[in-house]
Amino acid sequence: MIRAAAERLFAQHGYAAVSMRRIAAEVGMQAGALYNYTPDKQSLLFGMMKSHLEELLAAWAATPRTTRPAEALESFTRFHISFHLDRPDAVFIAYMELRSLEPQNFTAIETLRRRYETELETILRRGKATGDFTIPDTRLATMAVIAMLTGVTTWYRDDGRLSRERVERIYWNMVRKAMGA
Amino acid sequence: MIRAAAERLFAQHGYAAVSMRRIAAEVGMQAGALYNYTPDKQSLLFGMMKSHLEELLAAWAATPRTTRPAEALESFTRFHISFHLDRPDAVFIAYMELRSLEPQNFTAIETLRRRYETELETILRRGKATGDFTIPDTRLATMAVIAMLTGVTTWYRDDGRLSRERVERIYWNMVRKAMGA
DNA sequence: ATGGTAACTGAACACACGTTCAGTTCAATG
DNA sequence: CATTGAACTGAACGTGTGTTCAGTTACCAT
Repeated sequence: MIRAAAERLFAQHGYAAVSMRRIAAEVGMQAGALYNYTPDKQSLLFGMMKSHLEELLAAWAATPRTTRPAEALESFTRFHISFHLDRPDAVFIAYMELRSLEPQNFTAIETLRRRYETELETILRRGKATGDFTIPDTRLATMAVIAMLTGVTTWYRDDGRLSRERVERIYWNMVRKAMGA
Repeated sequence: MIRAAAERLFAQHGYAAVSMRRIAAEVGMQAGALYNYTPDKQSLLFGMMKSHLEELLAAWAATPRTTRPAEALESFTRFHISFHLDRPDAVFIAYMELRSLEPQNFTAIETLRRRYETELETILRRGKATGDFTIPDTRLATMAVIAMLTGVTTWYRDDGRLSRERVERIYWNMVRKAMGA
């Protein structure tokens, strides 16, 4: 409840621009009452980012594995778009508020984010090894695909011109071609 | 001088998290003296974002036109990467601090940003018309390419593993393939 | 030397910040 | 009905915020 309200506000105005009083007002309390739920403001941010990334990793881990590289990449592409479109606020915060994290919290989040990137990187490396993908630099391809896919959250609207399925399909085609598969 | 300092600080900590006193300290003044150079904090942000986008549009306008769609796209790809890598702070701010802009300032910046996107969209539309590109949805392809290219700024380091030329070449190849050219 | 002016200081303004805490409320338990 | 305890209020804490402005400084043209 509180976390959900904070997430909405952080995504909209940014962590630094949202006061504890504003969050409290959003859930109909006084600011002091929030401290029954969180030790401080920073923990509120860290908690939501950590949960988001852990859910991301768990959801991907629960996605069926496939052997063929192209299938794995399609699976990842569709998973990434779908998961991120369901959580636009959390995604926004996870990518934008890294600099609002205190050093040790930042490190923890970076580790999780890196772990997720490695999932894609592994798929690409295998596909490169089997000759399914034509990519001169695996790490660079990883970053390119993630940036491209995450970008969907900046413009996609549920009531927009294109359905999710159509967006997923078109992006998968672009990713596939870009990786030379 | 002041704008440069503010740009650095905004990029690093975010607009809301940087105080006028902090900016003043960075340039060796008291906070009050800043108001000889800017009417207020918001103008400082708006000014740097506007300048950045105007320079972006001007620089692209000054780039030689080419007739063949694939050449135009290569030109845009390399231009975008090169221009953005030269101004990592300005890029970061232009993409991250949109929400810190007051409504009318936001509108002005969005207009400029949209104008730049249209440059790419035009290239893609022409290439699609001539059959040089195979893209089911032009607008979506535009967003995908911009997201992918801008993503470079999040990981590229001048002293890193890959030279700019190599990064540009690899990205151009991915973009080309993704557009079916 | 003198007057003018642009740059800057340092203090102040009203307000907002994150956080703490003594006290109040109120539903559940005995 | 009395007691407990969690949830919450409302005020306060020290500090920081953007912005203003009467003064001081330092330099430049006369």
